Amino acid sequence: MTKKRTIYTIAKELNLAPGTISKVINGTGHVSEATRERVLRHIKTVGYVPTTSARMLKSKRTYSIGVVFTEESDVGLEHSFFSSILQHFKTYVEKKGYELSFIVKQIGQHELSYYQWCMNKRVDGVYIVVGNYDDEGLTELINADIPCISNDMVVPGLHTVISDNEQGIKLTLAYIKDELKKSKIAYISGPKTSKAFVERVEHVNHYAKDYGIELVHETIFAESFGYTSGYNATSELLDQSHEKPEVIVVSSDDLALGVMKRTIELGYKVPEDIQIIGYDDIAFAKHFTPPLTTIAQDRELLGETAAKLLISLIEHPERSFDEITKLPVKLVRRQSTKEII
Amino acid sequence: MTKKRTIYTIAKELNLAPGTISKVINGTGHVSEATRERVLRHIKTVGYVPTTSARMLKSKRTYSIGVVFTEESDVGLEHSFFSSILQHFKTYVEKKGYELSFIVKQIGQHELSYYQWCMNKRVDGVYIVVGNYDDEGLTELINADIPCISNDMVVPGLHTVISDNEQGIKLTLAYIKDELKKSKIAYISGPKTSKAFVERVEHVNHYAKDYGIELVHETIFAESFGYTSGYNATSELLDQSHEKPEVIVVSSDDLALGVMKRTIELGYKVPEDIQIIGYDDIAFAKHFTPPLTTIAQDRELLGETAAKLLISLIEHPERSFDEITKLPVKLVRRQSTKEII
DNA sequence: TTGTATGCGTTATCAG
DNA sequence: CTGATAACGCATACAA
Repeated sequence: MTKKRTIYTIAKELNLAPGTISKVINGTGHVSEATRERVLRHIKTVGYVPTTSARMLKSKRTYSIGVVFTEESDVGLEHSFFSSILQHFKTYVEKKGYELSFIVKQIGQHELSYYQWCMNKRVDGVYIVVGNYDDEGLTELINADIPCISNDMVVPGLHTVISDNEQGIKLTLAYIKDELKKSKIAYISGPKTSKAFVERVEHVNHYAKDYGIELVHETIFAESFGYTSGYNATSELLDQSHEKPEVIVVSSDDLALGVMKRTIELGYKVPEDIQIIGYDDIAFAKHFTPPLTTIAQDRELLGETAAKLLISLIEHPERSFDEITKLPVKLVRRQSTKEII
Repeated sequence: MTKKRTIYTIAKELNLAPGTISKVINGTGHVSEATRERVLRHIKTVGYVPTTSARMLKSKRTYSIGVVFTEESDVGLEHSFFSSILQHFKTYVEKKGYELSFIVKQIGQHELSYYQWCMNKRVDGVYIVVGNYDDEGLTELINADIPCISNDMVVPGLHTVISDNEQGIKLTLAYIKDELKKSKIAYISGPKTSKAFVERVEHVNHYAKDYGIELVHETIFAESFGYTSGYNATSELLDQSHEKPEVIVVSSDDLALGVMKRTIELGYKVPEDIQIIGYDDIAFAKHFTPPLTTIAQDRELLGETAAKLLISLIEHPERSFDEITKLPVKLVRRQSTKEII
């Protein structure tokens, strides 16, 4: 183990003053190009890195970003959609020299709020991957004076990067009308706790008739996010003596998987009897039997755009940015639907 | 925003010395029960939390754990198996007051090794979720004098918590022989870069004949971890003019999904013509068509056990612990196999 | 352009 | 048992 280096030892080794070392490292003050190079080279060869804690104590940049990833209702790191976005976010910010820490509600034995944690850790910014609207601690954090970005929640004052749900629904409806040549559909949504789900339902209700599409059953809200919820919702939808939909549109692929399973189980052929369209394009969607037609959200773009924007927010606090960034989605045609040519 | 509190302001508010406050917070030194309670109560009511950076500068505990999650070969946060373990690990350590940070190779503009990063951040311990054996930086870290645990890599000097692969393979073989009443199998493995895969192959080769089981084809090593790799491996396996296996045993569910797809595509019925057994019991395994029989690894137990052990390592450096902790696995019977009663 | 002194919030070592 | 006081490693205003 090499001995511990500080700006003092470095200074001594180079016959300079500690302050000078600090200046060249931070690019502040005036240092001659000669000594500047000398210091830089020496630092590189001995592998010196300024101690984070001391630096934090004195200044405010920490090059670290706090991550809020609320775990509940089947949603956690296991949830492939959000994990994936987080992954891309992580990759990008790390390339830019930032570091990720999960925000927790205690440090050692001390309990604290999100906000306290952030102040305490002096994070440069906050990334809300999944958040809960009822979480007061989150609200406090969002309203605080700290750069903050989300890929999920939409609240005033918070910068959010999301997919364009309106476009997604329009694509779906146009596809059903123009390519599938169908008009009788049913919509199965995820729970209302997610703003994205609610938005999609609203767009469906708003635009359906424009596309000459009829909802043969009122929208069913699944009780949760996963397979089982979709499965149960489908039992409800298809057990009715009501008219059978030609196409079932589902607000997430996770749900759609359960929907498809139940539909087939009840004796319908997909896509011959009933066609199914999902949302998200999770990794498994293409491996369903049959492979799922769905609206693809660009997870890489979502994560990366959020990362870029947060870094801009941090590094250029004087600029102003749009609060909502909407990213385009794409229709992915697979075998759970059948186009009529 | 409430004004900034330090032990100094706290001391003033209570008419005490800063040092005294520190003592009661850390439980060091001698403080009368009276003032002790007074300080504690005051701290709680005003919501004071010691500043991490100052504390780090002075002492060594940080209540933070560095996470190594090497991203490559299809494996990243999107990989549900490891994400899931990480999730459970995270939940446990957070309950214990620890915090997770991803270890990165730079801070701001400074590049550093894993080891340097850890020294710099003064993490109490390191958790290697997924690591690469060829990574020299990792080796340096493992050999350094810092508590370190892994759920994946097995190297001398590193504490590892893994599933019992030997038991998993024995369960599989016994199941094939005693319940499926079959004897001709083929084994499809993940790439050799993962020790777990290699171990499983070795156990199969070692124990097959003890169970009267014959490998009708030499083990195929898929080129990677995902669906497509399994798919391709199966093309290779079944396109041969060799004898057809009665059961295909696959070393991961991710692969098994591709295996199943390709098997069915080639005109075989599962499980009537060919039966398939996976490994891991990922969340989607039960939703395959047909649902996949597999060896379930207890991801929660894996993560939690690793967490417990790491905390023990941190808090009781004087004790010694077994380097390898093997956790039991379970056979989950589903419809990709068919027992003969 | 370079060096010096001081403070950031804690902990720890002493005296009192 | 309690109160000063010196580090911890760095940044910065200020002096040289």
